[in-house]
Amino acid sequence: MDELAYLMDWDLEAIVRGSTSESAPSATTIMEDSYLNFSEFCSEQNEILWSFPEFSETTKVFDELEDLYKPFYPVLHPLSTHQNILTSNSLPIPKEPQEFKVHKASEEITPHDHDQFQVPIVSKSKKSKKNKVVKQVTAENGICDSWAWRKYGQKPIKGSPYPRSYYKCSTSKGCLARKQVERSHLNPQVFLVTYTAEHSHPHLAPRNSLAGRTRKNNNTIVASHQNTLDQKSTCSSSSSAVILSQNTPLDEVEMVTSVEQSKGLMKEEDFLELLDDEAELGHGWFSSTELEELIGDLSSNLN
DNA sequence: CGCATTTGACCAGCGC
DNA sequence: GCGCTGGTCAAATGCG
Repeated sequence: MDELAYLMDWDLEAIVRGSTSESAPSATTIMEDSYLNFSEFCSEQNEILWSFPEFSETTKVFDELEDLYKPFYPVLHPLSTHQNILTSNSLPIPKEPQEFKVHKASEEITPHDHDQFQVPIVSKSKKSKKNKVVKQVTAENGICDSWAWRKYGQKPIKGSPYPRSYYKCSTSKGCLARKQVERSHLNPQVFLVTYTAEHSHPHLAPRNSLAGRTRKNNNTIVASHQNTLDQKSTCSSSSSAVILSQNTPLDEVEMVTSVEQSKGLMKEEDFLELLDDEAELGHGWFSSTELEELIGDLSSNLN
């Protein structure tokens, strides 16, 4: 096992997952396409998970969303393995973000779609001819995925105080996949992510390296949305999993600890203990040098 | 210098 | 036809 998964109440997931490209694979990891994948992975690998009481904060959010979107529900949604895993931690469990797949009858269903609800849409609009997959995600939690996206536009949307951002898949030049991200004006903690068209290339699932990735790209979507969609930028309220892979840079690890500490979610002592365990067990999450440096920094902060 | 983001301009679809 | 709106393009800009 190379990865350590923390369920934390912050969106580093988005950062960690935010950039993947051929030349610049990211650190991640395992949350390739959905919570389901994440939970499956953790289940299979007997991964260590932490969850936090703050998850419960999102419950109300999704209750409201659920009410809002009830008319579009084909069936009541079952619990996923994701929730089962969280339940195992005996902590308050929110409902997971709702995902709505809107697709035409002819649309090919990908393996990742099997756990999503699909509503066939026959649109008269030419603009709506493209197949679309709409996801509801909280904050930046699901804005970033394991594809590489490049922002190419942003437009104010009528009726919404928040602009919509447009992204292209940057993994492959010929790829027509598009992604739109907008913040729900009904619930600013919720983002509507619309995927358009299919990727014309295999999905790359980088795991072990951040080498070559620029910091800008690494943070781009999160920063972009915090700056443009939420002018008061918070690292707020959504539940998320934080994945630190073998080569996760120290500054990102430090970001985790500082944020978690500031939110009272994980004390540095706890993280230090975790790293000590890592040093003993030699999971390979970090190099020995990185571990020494990180442990030293945390220790000095504690003193 | 290369790459990503920003942002104004442009284009197409739609309703009146 | 005209205006509104959403979606895309591309030059300018910024960052590492």
